[in-house]
Amino acid sequence: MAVTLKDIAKHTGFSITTISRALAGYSDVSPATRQQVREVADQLGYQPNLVARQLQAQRTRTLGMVLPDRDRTVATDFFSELLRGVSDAASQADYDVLTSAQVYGTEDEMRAYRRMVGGGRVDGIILARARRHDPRIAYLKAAGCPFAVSGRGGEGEPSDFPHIDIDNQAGVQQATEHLIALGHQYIGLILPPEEMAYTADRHEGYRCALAQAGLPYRTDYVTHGDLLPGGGYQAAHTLMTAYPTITAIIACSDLMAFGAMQAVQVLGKRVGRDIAVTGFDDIPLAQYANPPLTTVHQPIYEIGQQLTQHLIALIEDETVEPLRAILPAALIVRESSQGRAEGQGLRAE
Amino acid sequence: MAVTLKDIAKHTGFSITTISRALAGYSDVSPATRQQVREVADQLGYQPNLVARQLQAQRTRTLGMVLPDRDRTVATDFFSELLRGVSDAASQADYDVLTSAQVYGTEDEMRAYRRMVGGGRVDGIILARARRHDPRIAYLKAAGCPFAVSGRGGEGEPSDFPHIDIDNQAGVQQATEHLIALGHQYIGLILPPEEMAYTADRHEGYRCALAQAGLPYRTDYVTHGDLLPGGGYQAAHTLMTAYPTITAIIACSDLMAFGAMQAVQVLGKRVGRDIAVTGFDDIPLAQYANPPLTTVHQPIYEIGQQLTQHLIALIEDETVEPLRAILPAALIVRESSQGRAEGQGLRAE
DNA sequence: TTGTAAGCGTTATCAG
DNA sequence: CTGATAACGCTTACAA
Repeated sequence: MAVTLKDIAKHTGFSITTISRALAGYSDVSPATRQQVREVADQLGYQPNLVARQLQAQRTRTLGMVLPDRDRTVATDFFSELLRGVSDAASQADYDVLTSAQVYGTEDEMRAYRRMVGGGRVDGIILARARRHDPRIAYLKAAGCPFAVSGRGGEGEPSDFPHIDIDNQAGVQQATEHLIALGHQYIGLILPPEEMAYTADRHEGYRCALAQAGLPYRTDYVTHGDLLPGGGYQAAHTLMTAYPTITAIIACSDLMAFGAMQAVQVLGKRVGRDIAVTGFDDIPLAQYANPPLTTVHQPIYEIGQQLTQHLIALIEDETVEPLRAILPAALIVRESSQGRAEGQGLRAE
Repeated sequence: MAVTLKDIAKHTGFSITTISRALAGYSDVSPATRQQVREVADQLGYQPNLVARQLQAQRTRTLGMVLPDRDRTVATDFFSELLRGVSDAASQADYDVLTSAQVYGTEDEMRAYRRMVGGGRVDGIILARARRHDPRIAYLKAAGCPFAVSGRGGEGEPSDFPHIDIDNQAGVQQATEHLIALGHQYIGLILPPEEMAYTADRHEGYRCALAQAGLPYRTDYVTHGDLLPGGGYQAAHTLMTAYPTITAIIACSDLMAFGAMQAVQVLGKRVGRDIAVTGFDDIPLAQYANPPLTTVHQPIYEIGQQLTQHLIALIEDETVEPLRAILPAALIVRESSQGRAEGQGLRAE
């Protein structure tokens, strides 16, 4: 069906070998031949068969990325931003990206990786959102497959692999300090699920800020959400009804913050004026929230790009210096945290 | 490096062929042999080389999907929902999904397709968001590559290819009728860019609803946006400052609706009470907007799934009945359109 | 029941 | 400068 080297060979009378070299621009083909071969190739609409090339080169020029699974859809928006970065950087280096859905459960998740890596379909993997004791990382190391991770290992684990993360602790700490500076003393915290690698760091940032301000740390004010709006809604609702003194809520993803803001409204309070809400990620929609969301910025697209560039360098040349980047966190202050409440939960100024 | 059939052959003493057949579960291998081969394969950690299989089978079990390009990031959220649907359905059928960034400009866009299809990397393509006179569709037809499209051809063009779309005209018509029923007479419309295939239909839905209600149609109230929040903001802002009589705005994507709502607020009005706003798509965040967004629902995830299932059927068996699905549109009424204004722009009731 | 041989489309090695 | 030949890892007639 498709035009192959053999077809061009037939049309020109040259051997397949010569065709291959002429097209590759090798110097040891006569200009006349090269010229002719190119013309015929164009005319026939020749397109090299990439699969055959992959087999022969034992390299695929393809990067793998496993999509987060359906139910636990981890921050869709975060993910698609990351994918954009990865995809753009990959295509600039002439690489393709193979995505694979991870179907429910850890067993299947690993199967997706085994298929990609063990099946020789990819030269490297971009791993989104490291978890604690991440089995995927263990596998990739054991398999000797190059990979790069957004996020680092959990507390106490060695992060001895290429990764980019932002300073999670500093991020939440800044958010907390910001709220404290505005006079808030009773601040709820909605953490990501336990198993995420960065959860402990964010928790710590919250604790530090409170301690430094001389405010008490209460476990009751801390809960977990599934990173999605629904989880944020529930967590915030629970928190606020159980502890009416709370005047501020820190949600550890923008999506949860959206849910939290809705909970605030449903409970008859106003975001910003009565209850301050902050998020994490700074997804594109954050600034279009109502009120616009105060949040910790993550350069997601750029992280995807850089991870990819590094990964490709790693694949093509073993000797690159290790990537261990912890980007500074930047709090973007918008209106969801502004406008002081005058309730009993606030400090006098 | 990786374990191949040859390795198992060496370890067991059988020929490569026998190994291959034993592993494939062919009936013409003795149970004992099969048993032994399987054991050794397991023990060695054999994983079939998928690339080699692809080459030999002349099939890749891979579907291609080109991501919308960077600047004109068409409704990120729509896209990632679709990708989820495609990806899940694909992996259930043991297919992979190859994504490719379309770098700037139409030339490069086509290059991405040529690479995937011509290079033999995929067996079929999922096309997101058909455009008018879509060059991609023309190419795929010419190349004889199976494909399935979300959205159909433009007005007057034949939609003689597998596609799923929703009833765009009915969708906007319902939204318009809803607003009219609430008493609105001066309704702004923010359309998608001209080149989108469905733009004309949505425009028509708006016109029909007005006509049926005996309301005048004014071109001035109609404008275009880039489908992103920023575009919605600008369009709404322009519309409202130029025509203060406007009391309702229909945005043709939820993302634009988010922007439009912000414009309303910036102009000192309240969404729902002063100015009604409706969107299109019903992305997951729509219900978490403030106020929750009235919008036309699209089952994006399911569309992705169905397109994929159909495409795979098409690839594996040429004889499937053509897919020409136009799903009914469903308006989801939430608060962004509720709460009647008492301004001069409204009908008495 | 098992093995030999050919082929998928490409590139690399090595003669001529 | 050009052309056989082999190889990448797998499947599948066809023989034995």
